[in-house]
Amino acid sequence: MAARITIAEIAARAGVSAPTVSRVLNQRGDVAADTRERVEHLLAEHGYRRRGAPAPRPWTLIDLVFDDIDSPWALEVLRGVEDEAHGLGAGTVVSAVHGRAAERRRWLDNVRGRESGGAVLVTTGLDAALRAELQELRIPVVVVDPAGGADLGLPTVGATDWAGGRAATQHLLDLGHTRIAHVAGRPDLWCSRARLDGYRAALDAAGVDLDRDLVATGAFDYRSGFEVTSRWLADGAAPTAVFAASDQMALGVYEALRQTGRRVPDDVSVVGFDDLQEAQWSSPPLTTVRQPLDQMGRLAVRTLRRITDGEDVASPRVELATELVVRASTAPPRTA
Amino acid sequence: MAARITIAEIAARAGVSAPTVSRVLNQRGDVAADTRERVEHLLAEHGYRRRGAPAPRPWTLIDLVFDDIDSPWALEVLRGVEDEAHGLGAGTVVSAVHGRAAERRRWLDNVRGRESGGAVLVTTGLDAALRAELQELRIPVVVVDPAGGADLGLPTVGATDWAGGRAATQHLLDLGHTRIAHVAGRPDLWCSRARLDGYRAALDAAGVDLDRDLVATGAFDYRSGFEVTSRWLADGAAPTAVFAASDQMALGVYEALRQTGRRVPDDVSVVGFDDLQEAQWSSPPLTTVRQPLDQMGRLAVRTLRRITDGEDVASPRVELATELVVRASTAPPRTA
DNA sequence: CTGAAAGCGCTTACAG
DNA sequence: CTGAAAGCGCTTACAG
Repeated sequence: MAARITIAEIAARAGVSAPTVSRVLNQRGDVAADTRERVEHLLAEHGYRRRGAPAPRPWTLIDLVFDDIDSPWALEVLRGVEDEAHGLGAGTVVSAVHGRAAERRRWLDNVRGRESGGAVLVTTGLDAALRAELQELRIPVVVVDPAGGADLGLPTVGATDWAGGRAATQHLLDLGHTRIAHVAGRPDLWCSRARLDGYRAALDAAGVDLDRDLVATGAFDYRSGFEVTSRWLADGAAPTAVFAASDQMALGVYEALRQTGRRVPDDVSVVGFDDLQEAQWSSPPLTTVRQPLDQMGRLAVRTLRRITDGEDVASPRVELATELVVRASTAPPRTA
Repeated sequence: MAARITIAEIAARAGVSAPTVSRVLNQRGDVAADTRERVEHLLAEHGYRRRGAPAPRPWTLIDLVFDDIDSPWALEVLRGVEDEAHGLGAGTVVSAVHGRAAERRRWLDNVRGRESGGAVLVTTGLDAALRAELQELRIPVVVVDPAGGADLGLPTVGATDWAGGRAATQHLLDLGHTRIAHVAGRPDLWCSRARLDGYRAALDAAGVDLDRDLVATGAFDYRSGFEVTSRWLADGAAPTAVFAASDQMALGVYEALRQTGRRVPDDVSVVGFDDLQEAQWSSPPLTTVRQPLDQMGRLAVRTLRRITDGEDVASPRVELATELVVRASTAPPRTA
């Protein structure tokens, strides 16, 4: 291995004495700003490390960052990330930044105080500022199912949302439904748009006209699924099937139907999206589009590892396949 | 602060020269076994640190260890732990050891390669061997809702399981039920026994005879709730209410009732235990006994912190209060 | 704000 | 397997 660079060598390059470099290293105040900057730059450039300090063991830890840990969604990603990292001998540091700048800063401060082999971001609040700060920390970053929008040039892992939306809708069409409602997800996320477009594409291909009254926007959560469906029922929109863009919204749909005395799937069929564990545990078990969240987490970790190893990460965005999982919440419409 | 102990001082105490101590420190082979042992002991005793190495920042990280991350249960604990630790400036390293010795060893190896401010264990596989290894690492340990059994002398955080079991049963009695079944939890965990005893105590106090056919043992998971209930219904046991020792089992109860055409709560009332988020999202929303899992996680972190700060941890076991949360899955029995 | 000199802590190369 | 001596890397105390 290359001999470690010493303070004396840095001093020579910077045209100062060794004590001056030492002062910069030890954060003493009595150094001219421009001298300090020059020295710090050289220190960073040559990867200076104090003599006693052992070279930091790489990949002792990786970071997994969520906006919030309150969704079962997060659990599935965590399980994949933890297991893959564990297999590589790394621990997984989990953080929730709640989309707040102060929390984000606190996380960054924490990372600075230790080593991190890389960060898997599962956050919709990814902007250029955060990107710059991460770059400064020099740790690899991979994004799981991001808001998209601005292409930040980071490797991302997603799922085939459009194909999933199409498959869910096609399943309902195949059962004989034509009045198929859609509860879309948060409009600021690309994945919502892709699922909606898949829904439309399936209807188009089947020659079924889109009824705009049967498309409403939710926020991916239980409450919005409940509210949107309650409104439809109150307005007499009467869909025979509902495709919700998340399992949690689908469970809200269930409850709205139950409260009005309707049965799933006898009166209305319901399809979700995600295949959280909740989908198996609902009554009836939910037909849904499986998004391999754990696999997405695993792939994100492997990608971090490949970046660390200096391999080329071929594609900036990888989409893992979604898959329709048919359970007991879908059936032919009553009138068929 | 006390001046750092030097190699020279250790050497003097050990009756050897400084170079010998240096050799021990750098893992060189050419040191007599007894000399090495004597020196290593002194090194550890005086907390020797190399000159360059900055004193490790305490509380940069804490550890949270599960058997498995697959339960929503884990998510609630994680949320509390992460938030409390984050507030104290610490990151949370999450590990799943799957009850396997090899995974446990891997985790311990990982901890050895970094600093840890302490470990919160949410594991049923806590034995004397693990206890000894943790002691060697010299990090504080707190256990959340442990299997109990052997008292390992570690601070633990639990919930008032007995009171919770009693409250759930009393609620059903108050509604007029007398044929109240109980799906108990894993018999190897004390919390299961406590909930069962609470159930019995409530029946006793109300003068209702316990029907042994209406008590069955589950494994806390969805499947066992489903199976136990299906068996009851097939056997004609016909309870008018079921108290399940976990929310996940309660959801299994729901499904068994649905598959036999019974409605909750019209035909059978159901009460769970935990108050996972799933309890709010089920149809109908589940009446359950809230166990403040997030608060238990928070308290565990604060306890670690107090141990670190040298404060006395007064009680070896703290139980946080459970609370009955009445939703829509309970109603008076039909015949009442 | 900076450097020459002294000195501390640790390691290395050599000798036995 | 161990130590006396030399020397390296870094910091400290002083001077300007």
